[in-house]
Amino acid sequence: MDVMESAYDPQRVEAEWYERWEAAGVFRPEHNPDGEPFTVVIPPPNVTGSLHMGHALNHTIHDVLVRRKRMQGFAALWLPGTDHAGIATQNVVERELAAEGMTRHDLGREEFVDQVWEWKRKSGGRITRQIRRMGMSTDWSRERFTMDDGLSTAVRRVFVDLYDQGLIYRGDRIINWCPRCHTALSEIEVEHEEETGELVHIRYPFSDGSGHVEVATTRAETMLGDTGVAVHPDDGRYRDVVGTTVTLPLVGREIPIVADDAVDPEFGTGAVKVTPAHDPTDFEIGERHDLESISIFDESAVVNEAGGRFAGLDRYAARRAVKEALEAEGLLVGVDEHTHSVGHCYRCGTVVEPWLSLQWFVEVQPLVGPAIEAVRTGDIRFVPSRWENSYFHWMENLRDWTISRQIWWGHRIPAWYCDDCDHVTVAMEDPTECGACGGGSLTQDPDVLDTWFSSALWPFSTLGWPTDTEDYARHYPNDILITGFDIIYFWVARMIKMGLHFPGRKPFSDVIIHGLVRASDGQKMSKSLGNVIDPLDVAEEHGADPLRLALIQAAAPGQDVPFQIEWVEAARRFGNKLWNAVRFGLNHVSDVPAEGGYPEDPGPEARWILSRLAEVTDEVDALLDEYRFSDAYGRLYNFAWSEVFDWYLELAKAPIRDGDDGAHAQTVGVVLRDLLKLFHPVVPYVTEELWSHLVGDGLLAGARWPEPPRHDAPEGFDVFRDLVVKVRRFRAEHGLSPRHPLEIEIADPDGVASPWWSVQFASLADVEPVFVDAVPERTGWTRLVSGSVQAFVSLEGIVDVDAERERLRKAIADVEGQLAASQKKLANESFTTRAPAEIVQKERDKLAEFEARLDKLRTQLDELGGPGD
RNA sequence: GGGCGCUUAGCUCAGCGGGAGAGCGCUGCCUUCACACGGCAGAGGUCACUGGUUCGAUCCCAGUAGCGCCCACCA
Repeated sequence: MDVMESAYDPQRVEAEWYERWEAAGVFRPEHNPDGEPFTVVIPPPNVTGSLHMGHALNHTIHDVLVRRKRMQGFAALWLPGTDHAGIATQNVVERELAAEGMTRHDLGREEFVDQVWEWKRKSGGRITRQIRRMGMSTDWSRERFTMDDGLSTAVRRVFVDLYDQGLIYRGDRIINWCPRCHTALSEIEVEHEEETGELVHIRYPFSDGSGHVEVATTRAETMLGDTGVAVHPDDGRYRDVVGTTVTLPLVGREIPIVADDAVDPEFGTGAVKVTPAHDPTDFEIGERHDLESISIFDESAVVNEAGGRFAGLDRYAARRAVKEALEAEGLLVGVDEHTHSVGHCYRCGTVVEPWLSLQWFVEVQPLVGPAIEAVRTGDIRFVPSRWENSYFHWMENLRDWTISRQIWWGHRIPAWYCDDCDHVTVAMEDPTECGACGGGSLTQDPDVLDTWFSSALWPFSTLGWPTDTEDYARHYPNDILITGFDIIYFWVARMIKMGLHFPGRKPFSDVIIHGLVRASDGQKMSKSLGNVIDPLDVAEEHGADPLRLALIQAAAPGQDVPFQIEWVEAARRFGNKLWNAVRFGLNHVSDVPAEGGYPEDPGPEARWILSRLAEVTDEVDALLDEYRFSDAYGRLYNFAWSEVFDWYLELAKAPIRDGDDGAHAQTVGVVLRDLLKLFHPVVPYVTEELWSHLVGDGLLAGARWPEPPRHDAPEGFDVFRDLVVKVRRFRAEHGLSPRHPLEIEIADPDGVASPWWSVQFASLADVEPVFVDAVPERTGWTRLVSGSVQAFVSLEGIVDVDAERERLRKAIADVEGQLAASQKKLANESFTTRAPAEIVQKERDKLAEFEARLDKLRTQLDELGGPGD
């Protein structure tokens, strides 16, 4: 006999199965060579990263879907990989260099990039090891990295094609610049936060000395780069000064007053200083009025020579100095407190600077239409669908995408400039001569591409595109995409655009959006708050399976999950329960087959649990098909615990022990086996371990999803169960211990509570009932009623009659209340005429039942006699 | 300024047009031969508020309040 420890030990159970699964190749789609493909790609975590709770939730959802599909016979592929995470990774390596007092410039580009690769070789495996530790069924033979040769080819193909199509261009634009990372950022890489700042009012004197105009700014230092003042064209206050000039204080530049619709006459004085090089709106005003753009900052946001005597000060020092200087000249009118939103770099938190510079852009408009259409028509579906609105809104207001980054780690832009004629060559192969003049002196653009450029290609680049590989043919489009709402814009929207434009087909059909895992108090987990819980720590202490089950049960569609360790503890206790249920099973059955094996002729109890198993399997399947994971596994959890363990296993004990086995041992075996299968997608380790004991044939990870046979539930089981509960409650209410002997006679005129159950009744209620035909006429007995069945309990020597009277009065009051409600409802004519017939009938049945029950309870109270009646 | 979400048992959250649910916590009883990481029986909710639709609303609609998130060229 197979020996099992009496307690579930997650650490021990989770030690070895992963290697066995991998060695057996079950995670590869080839495991089901004839199956229909089912494909999902992991949202590639940053190669610098470490697994956090968000990954744990995201990956668990993936694994539940993928493992189930695999068990259903699909050629399931979950493709894993990592993202090179340009800025983030470069920052990590630069920090290491800084610790040695060096910068990347000390190394030079080539050596620095080599060093990042070295770092990646050394540390990049951490997160993939963590994914394995969590039991995720990813196909590691197909692991990809966004800077692999193949993916780099895809990136280059896309860049070259978009360039040739005129959808990638280079130009001077105001972009968001991080003065710490020294690179451009796209719009969505800037995080805006409301901050209390200042609104500085400044006088700009008219050049002819006839007075001044007052402007207001939150960034006084930018006045050093002002090249104009703008007012609204219809603003009567300034009608006469439009076209004249003011003299810029501290600088002395004569700058024009222009009229422009972008000015809000209601704000401040209605006159705005214009700094085209350092504000996007001002840039546009400048373009319209042909104003000069004067950049006053260097790449670190330190004032440059254009700032005259302020040169060398960083932006904040310059702000103070400029204000002081203005004050000294009597041109500072005042400073008000002012709340406005300030942009920060999403990688390092530094306040970003709008900066005029030469960058590469993707013109997104031509890509947007089909991407909107695909979701509009339902070809691509968001779950929950409310995210579609955000998607539409974002797509409809998209501006061109800044794709160049002034860092070294990433896909280098495949553009070469001719040193002789300035012609730009963009090509798949590194050119050796200029496409225009034939000159041999070419310089490659130093910039690399936005990390998200390569992520956008992930659903097809990972499968071999642009080469027409077997994997690409078989697994593109992917079926689903699972991610948090926080990267819908960064990633999902761009994959849809690129997928539709390049492979020419949608990248996936269903986009499943889940919430964020938060701290138990609902706050975001963050290092600065010190409330981060590491999933690996949880896995070490409580097990990966319990963590997975806890996350799945907590994750209602699209809702955030406040993480509570108590859920994990509860999930571990469930594992222990399952463990011991199988241990019980092993005492009585052996050779449980991997499939089938359902008893041909089950008795009523077995038929009951088998009918429930079939029903619950159907419900779980339906819920999982709708991606309602928490509902599905909540349902299954309750079924397993409160029906299989608490009732069926208890019911089966007596007949098995008495040798009057019937089909019980067999049923126990198959029901437990099917539970292992149903639970396997969420808790793969413990179910695999238990499978090895109970079934021992092959791997559960490669087994077939259950399809239990349909049975009609035997009549009267609920009546029987209710009666057992009432007997137990009777004892509890009278302060009797659970096994206190009772003398009971059961009248079952309709034969509902089959005498076959007498053994069960004895076993579960700890009494030996006598079945009687007629309702006995006795005093000193009370009755417990369930449907048409009545159990007469002798009160002799065991019960305080007053207590029993009290119990009955409570029961009567309770039923009277329900009865009254029911009567009222049925007395309402509009209810009986308008409500569906079945609802009305149900109500009538209820009423009849209440009346019968009340009648019996009253009779009983009479039988007890005594005061007050 | 626009949009979205949340408000249900002491706590954290599911549910969602026809008799209020889970986990944890709480009360009482029980070391019964799978499990004390357990069993049995309980207590505990005017389902934020106000209107409306409906035979019927925790669930649909409108509004109010509080909390949270996203978006917006908020000089």
